[in-house]
Amino acid sequence: MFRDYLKELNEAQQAAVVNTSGPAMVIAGAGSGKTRVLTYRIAHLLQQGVKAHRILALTFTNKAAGEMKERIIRIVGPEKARYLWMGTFHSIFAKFLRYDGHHLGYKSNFTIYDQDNTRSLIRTIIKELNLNDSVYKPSSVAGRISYAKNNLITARQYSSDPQITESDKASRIPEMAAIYRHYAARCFKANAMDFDDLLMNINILFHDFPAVLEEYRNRFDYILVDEYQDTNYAQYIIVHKLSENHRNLCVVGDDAQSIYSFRGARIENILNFKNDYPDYQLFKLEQNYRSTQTIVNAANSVIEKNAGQISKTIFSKNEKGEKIRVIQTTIDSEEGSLTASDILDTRMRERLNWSDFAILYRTNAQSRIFEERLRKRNIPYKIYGGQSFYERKEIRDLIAYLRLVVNPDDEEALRRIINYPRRGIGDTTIMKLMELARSLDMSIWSIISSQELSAKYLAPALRAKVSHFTGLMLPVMAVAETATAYDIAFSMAAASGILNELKQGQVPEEIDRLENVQELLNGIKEFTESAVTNGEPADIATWLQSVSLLTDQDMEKPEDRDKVTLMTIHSAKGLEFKHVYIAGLEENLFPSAMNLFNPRELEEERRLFYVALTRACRRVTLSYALNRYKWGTLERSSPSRFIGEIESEFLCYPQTGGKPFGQRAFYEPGPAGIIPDQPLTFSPTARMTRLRDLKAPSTAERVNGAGSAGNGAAGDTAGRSVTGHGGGRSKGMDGSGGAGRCTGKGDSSTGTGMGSGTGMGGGTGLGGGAISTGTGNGGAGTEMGSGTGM
DNA sequence: CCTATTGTGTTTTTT
DNA sequence: ACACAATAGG
Ligand SMILES: Nc1ncnc2c1ncn2[C@@H]1O[C@H](COP(=O)(O)OP(=O)(O)OP(=O)(O)O)[C@@H](O)[C@H]1O
Repeated sequence: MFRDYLKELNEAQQAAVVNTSGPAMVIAGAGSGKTRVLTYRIAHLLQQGVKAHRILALTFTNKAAGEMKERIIRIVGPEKARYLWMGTFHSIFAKFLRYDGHHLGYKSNFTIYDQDNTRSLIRTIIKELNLNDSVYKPSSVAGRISYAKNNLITARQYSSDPQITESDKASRIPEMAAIYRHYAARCFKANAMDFDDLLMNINILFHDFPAVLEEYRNRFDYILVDEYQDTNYAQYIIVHKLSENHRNLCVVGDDAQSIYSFRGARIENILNFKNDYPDYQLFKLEQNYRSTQTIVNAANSVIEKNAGQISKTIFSKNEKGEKIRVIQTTIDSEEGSLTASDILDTRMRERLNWSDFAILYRTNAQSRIFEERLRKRNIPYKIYGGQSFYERKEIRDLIAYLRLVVNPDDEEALRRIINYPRRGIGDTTIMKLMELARSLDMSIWSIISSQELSAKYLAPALRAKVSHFTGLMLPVMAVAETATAYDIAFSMAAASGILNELKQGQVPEEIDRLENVQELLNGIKEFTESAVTNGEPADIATWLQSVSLLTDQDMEKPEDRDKVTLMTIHSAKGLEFKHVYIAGLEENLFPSAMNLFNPRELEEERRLFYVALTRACRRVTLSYALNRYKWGTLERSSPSRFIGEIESEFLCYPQTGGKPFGQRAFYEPGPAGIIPDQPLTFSPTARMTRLRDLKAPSTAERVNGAGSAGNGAAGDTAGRSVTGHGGGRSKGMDGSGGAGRCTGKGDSSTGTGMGSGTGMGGGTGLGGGAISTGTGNGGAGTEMGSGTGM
């Protein structure tokens, strides 16, 4: 039973794990085991006899929390770990607010508005205030409100702060404060909180109700925060208030990986720690166990370009490994094809799992091409981000019904489904109802569900339609608290007419929708059953709560385990993969055009690149396309400056035989700048260029093989992806080995490589040729590539 | 009130 | 390219 878990840590890590009392900060580069330290520290606390429910650990995703908990269980066993408080800030504090939100006037059944709800509410408010929505763009208004909330500025404070109102005036958005006030009031009346409210309201609660704060303070003896560099001001205050008595606060982070400033994250939270806790212990971890030396050193050479870093050493004792490959393609679809075939080849050659591969990109929009190309080759993949299951129309519709059942004042939900399926209650009517509700200071539901009020205010025809609607809702609402989630969901799906409506569907996509709804119902059924067996609450409100705070990664299905991962770099934070492809390394895409002109934002893009590079254990492949479809039109692009920021000794250019692409290789603005996507699509037989044929020169001198702690066990990473739940996240922290073995088969040898060169270098720059010939056979591109380079 | 059409913005990143 | 919102016409 007893496991000497301390042996699985290096000295610096051990120190950070065993010195559990007082304020502590672990600040260290990527892959140095920060998350591992946090995990073991919690295990250690439990082993020392601290009760699980006295420990609060805040992570970035719920999935990360789940994995951490599993690893803790493997060390200390399930009993001791059972009642740990672990989760995201949002999910933990939403739970607190269910209990104590009433102090602020919220009912415990409050709804959590997601981004869509928020945006649509803001849109209606803008309309109601007769403002021009091209001046007050809903998305930027939402951004501004969110920013305010993250900095604990309430609507009232916002309105009365001269500095803010002046600056809004100067930016020609003087009504911003009014929108914020209306928005806040409407959310409150709807008994709803948006994501940012969850944090801000906790702060208000703690500020205005000292007794409540005291209660929560006394509830935990140890507080731990992962990914501290990406916490915002609101989160910072919460954490500090909660730990004020015992001061057992441990935060873990890396300033070089702070990539969420757009949602309020503040690196200052790290920098200020020493001022807040002058007596704090600082732990630095310097050995990277994840990646090859090449990758670690390359990443270091990039991040050095940022000014004002906390200085850190980070080295790897793993093998030197392959160089980072730079791949140039003519067009985005070719980038997809090359990546797909390279994954295929590499997987065979190194006998890996699909889950050992990840394709990372800057924007979700880039995923499409990869999807297409991977599908064409029958490579299983999973996509995170973008539209998730819960964001599909039919799913949102049913969920809106359920939300209304739980919280009849949820105006956004009501508005969505009062006329779906069609009940003859059109937009104008809904508008009128909203106005009426506003003038009576009541929710729409409370009007239409009251005999008296609807008799008084509604025309008879409308009354009939509306009472049909209330008639189907009321019976379900009546049992909302007693019936199980599944019973509610199923009867709602039936009573609402959604099932019937979808059953009418003939087109394949309509049939898909029905299947999706059924899948949702199945999901709710599973939730219900497992809750019942575990003696946990199985009601619909609980289900809704958990579902509204899910992140993409939280809802991975078991069958997704062994698949190639496609995700944005942002969502890849904290994960690791043996092979990482970073795509779309083009100016204006990565770094994003929006962040080019501001040095601070450019530095954040660079950090993002650093995060991307350091996700890889064995090998990184960078790629870019000289032409890319953007909003339907083909646009030229040039390679990202970030490629050049990697120390050149770590790069290789397999397509040219080793030399960087010369200027000439880039696309010259030829006459007919259009190259049809056709060739790649229609000539699968054409010999595609394969990166395989272009292998990197071997740098694998096999430096003292297995990294130090080798611990044998290597298995971890590999093993996990097969059995573990982790899906994409093959981060291995459990057993020993861990990534230790990112060794790549030394023999990269074969290097057939490179060869052939012609490709780029030589020719008239591929661009030209391929493109102008275009039509005929876009083959040109391919063809030319074929034997030779490119 | 519903449907078909036009028009618009969307793509930076997410709890 | 595409989805979705605003508009017009039935
Ligand atoms: N002492 C160790 N011995 C063996 N493997 C280790 C050790 N410490 C960490 N690792 C492994 O190194 C990898 C990175 O660890 P971890 O994810 O904890 O690092 P991190 O600092 O949180 O990384 P990031 O900042 O990139 O999220 C994991 O695969 C982990 O299992």
